[in-house]
Amino acid sequence: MSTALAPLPESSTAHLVADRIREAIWQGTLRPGDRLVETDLAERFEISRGPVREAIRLLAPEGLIVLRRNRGAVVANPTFDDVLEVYAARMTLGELALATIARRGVDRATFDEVTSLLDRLRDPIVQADPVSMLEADLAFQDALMRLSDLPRIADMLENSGRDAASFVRLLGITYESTDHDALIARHERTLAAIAATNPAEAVTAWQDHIRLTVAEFARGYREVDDLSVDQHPLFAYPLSASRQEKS
Amino acid sequence: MSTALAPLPESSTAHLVADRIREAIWQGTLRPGDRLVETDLAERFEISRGPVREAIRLLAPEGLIVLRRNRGAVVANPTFDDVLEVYAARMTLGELALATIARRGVDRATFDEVTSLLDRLRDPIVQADPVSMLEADLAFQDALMRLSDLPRIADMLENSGRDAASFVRLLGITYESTDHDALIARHERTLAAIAATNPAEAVTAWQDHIRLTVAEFARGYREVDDLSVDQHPLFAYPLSASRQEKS
DNA sequence: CCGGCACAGATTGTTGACAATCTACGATTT
DNA sequence: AAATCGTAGATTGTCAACAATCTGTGCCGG
Repeated sequence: MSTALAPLPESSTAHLVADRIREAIWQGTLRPGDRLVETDLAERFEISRGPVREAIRLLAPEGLIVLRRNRGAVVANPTFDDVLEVYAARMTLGELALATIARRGVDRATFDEVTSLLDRLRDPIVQADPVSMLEADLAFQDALMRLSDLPRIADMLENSGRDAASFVRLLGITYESTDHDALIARHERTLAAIAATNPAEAVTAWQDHIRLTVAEFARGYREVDDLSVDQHPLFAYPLSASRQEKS
Repeated sequence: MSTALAPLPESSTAHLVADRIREAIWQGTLRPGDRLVETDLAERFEISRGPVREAIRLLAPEGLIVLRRNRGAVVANPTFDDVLEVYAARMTLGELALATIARRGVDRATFDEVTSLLDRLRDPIVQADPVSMLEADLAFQDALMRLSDLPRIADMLENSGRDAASFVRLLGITYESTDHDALIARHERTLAAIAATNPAEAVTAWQDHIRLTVAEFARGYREVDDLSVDQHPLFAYPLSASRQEKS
């Protein structure tokens, strides 16, 4: 299996620490505005400040934490507008990636491999835990976008995905109400479009997915009541759908 | 003036070092494949390894250098495809930003401030030095995109801009042949569209700018002879131009 | 002659101590 | 009483030494 072999793990101490911190934020242990004191974290993880410092610098460009010169880092306090912005970027970049994938086509083995990642989303045990569900969903979408052979854009999408997930958690949006079956169905629609090498459909499916996701969050977010995603400037029709023409 | 007051400089030692390294790459002092040894750099800058290490980690996500676990960092060895990918991302994200700007409109003072940044591009002394020209051009485009009030997307654009500039230099593309007047004219066209709050025109102007830029690079890059940018999948018409409708 | 193994040098990863900076609180001045 | 100043504590920024890892070279057995 190409997944089992060769993808050497990216596990430096700093990365491990960064993952832990991200996890803490997703789980609600760390809340917006909380200070990240290098000394404290170093003590807690029983390592020195160096790797902790590196982990913080690793998290900063993700927008998860804010750091100010000589004053340390605090957990970001995002607004719903930040979520919208991240998803807008995610939508556009995803269109580019998916149009490229669908245009070029994917060999069967690789395609099946990505498809199989959806199984985790169907696992009741995974579905029971919002954080696991989030991770499985992101893992699938990352693998999907990697098919584009556009590594930098895939990286940006991966970052934006983590960003989005973190922001949603930080805003206290209740993700539990999500209809898992509908989510999977949307992903399957995108996959079908790719299998049919139909860029237009792939892009449309993706746009719908993003818009539905954002709309769902808007419903789950108490402080936004009058947001109609379809009319929001960043997501308004007609979108960049025309990119896939001339295939 | 809002530019003179309050924008406290982001000058940590690590950032200064990162700038120096970037500059060295732009000037050709550091070439693709060259190793970045922490000890050497620390000696040269007469500081300890800590800040140097941090600078390298700062440069890595820009794609400027590649770092492998326990094996240090080397200057990236990009291909022309990398340039295309970066510009494709830059084009899409720029469309989003510019459509937003043109849709909302910009107050006169801020607009003039950004416009005035074009003056540096007209300075013969700046035009004489490719690196200065590059920096002035990036400074203008960054300021322009910041008008969108989409800080994350502006950040991505800033990074992609530096990326693009670095890659172009690393590929040894001769930037000297650039028609400075034409470049300025393209920027002025975008500005005019914004002033007229015409999103469609702003997006189109931007697309044309990117495509012309890429085409220019393709001409300056010996090893690519049969590239016609207009037909390249990542830049093919029709593009996401439709985004700005329903203004 | 070829593949595996072990060693030495070089380089990165980590650590704890020291220096510089910031925040908060209270004293001083007007 | 309000504002300014100054000090103490906490925290980040920097450093040099140590530990772990990697690369390459030469030896050995086959």
